[in-house]
Amino acid sequence: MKSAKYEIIANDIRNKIRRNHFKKDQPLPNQDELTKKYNTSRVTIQRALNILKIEGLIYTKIGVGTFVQRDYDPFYIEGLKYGGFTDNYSRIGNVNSKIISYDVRSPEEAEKKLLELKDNQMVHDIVRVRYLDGEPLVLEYTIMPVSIIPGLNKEILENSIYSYITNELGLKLGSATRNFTADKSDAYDHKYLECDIHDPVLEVEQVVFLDNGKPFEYSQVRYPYNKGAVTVTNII
Amino acid sequence: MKSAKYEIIANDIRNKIRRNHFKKDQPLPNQDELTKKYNTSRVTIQRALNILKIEGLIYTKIGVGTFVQRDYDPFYIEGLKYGGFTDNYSRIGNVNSKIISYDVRSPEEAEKKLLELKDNQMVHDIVRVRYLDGEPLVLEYTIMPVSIIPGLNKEILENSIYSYITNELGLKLGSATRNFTADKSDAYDHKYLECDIHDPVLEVEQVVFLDNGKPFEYSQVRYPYNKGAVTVTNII
DNA sequence: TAGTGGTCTAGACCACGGT
DNA sequence: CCGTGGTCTAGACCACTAA
Repeated sequence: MKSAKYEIIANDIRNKIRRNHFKKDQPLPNQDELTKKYNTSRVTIQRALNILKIEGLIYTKIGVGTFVQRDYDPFYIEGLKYGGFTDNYSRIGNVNSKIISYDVRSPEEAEKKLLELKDNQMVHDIVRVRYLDGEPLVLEYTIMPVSIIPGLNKEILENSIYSYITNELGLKLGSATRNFTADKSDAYDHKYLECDIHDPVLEVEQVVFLDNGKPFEYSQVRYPYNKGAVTVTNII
Repeated sequence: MKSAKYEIIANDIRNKIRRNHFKKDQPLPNQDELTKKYNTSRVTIQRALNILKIEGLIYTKIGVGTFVQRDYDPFYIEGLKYGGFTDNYSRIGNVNSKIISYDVRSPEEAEKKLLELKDNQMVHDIVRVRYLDGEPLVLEYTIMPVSIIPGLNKEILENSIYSYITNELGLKLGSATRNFTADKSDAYDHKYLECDIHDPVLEVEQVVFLDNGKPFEYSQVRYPYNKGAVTVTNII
């Protein structure tokens, strides 16, 4: 899998920031130096820097230079990335999952609309608890069209559906729309997230798209209020 | 205030999608046609389209074309934008604010760190309820350094601090880091958000930066669970 | 005035999808 | 094969900051 030059450069600089080769509020080499160093053109350097800017890792000042916005923090999820639970949390601790239920069924009307399904199209219905270092962190209700994601099995569900999708099926992820709300906890939350009766939960309801614009996941992800939190970076 | 050509083009196409000139899953004109239409170069067109892609408004397929991802929805907040409460909600309904308290004080240690303040620097301490069509929608606790945002007054607080910052002070917004959690409601929530005793609230804790990398706002924004929701689009 | 990042261009070549 | 979007280049000019 060959990456674009601007991606390689962005990854390289991001890693240097992570390893503190470049530190907070210190300047990066200027664009001309980077152009020479990476043996490329200035536009390509700017494209790489723009990714890091969107991720909230650097900022630029016209007439002055390019600076590191924040030191590395493993809990900080850069900018626009969303790679699923495993990808997000595996750098923080040990990640594993328990399947509460798994089924293939017909979608409800609302689900048909959200996932843009035609009649006769079935969906996977997956309920999982996901653990970080042995502690329950999220309860996930996931719906995926069988036509887009075939061949799911127990092993995949206990690990990462996302790595199956990208590595085995060769699909590419696109955008994700995520809606955040607070909710009262229900019986499943009490049981699987081990939370108390009046504890609230954070619910993230999301529709995730492939890069061809097709929605392939509708899920509700519930975090207990005293543990879960989702951080997002926005840029104007 | 002269905008870049790629911004003008992105705005134009975004407005056309909003007005349904381009509809869901219909192709946009191809890049060569857009290049001619806007009398520009292909790279500039691609830059404009990339903005809309990040906003989750379009998707592209190599070898096929560029397509509209979703029809216009006033509740959908495009991609990376964060322009504060007024900007986000004024297109949905009537927006106004009530000041619960306003003070200038010394920052606490945690606040000094988050806002990168030196000794002797004071902060505005603002508590407001913000209404959408007369209904309380959010309770906001906001801290801003007096040195960066001077000259606040009652009228500004009752309207939009953000428009004061961008229009009057001439500052430019940069990235924002937002952390979402669920919380139990407290006495202020009960009083000002008119929520019940065991109702949860959605809390968004955020640090907002200027485009020069300086943080200028630390705020906690609380939404009642049955009304508030924040939608964000991520892209991989 | 010198040095920085921001924008823009014309043109080249590549990767992919459908015919 | 053709038409689509994706990447990349070299070079130009502009806008802004600091000395």
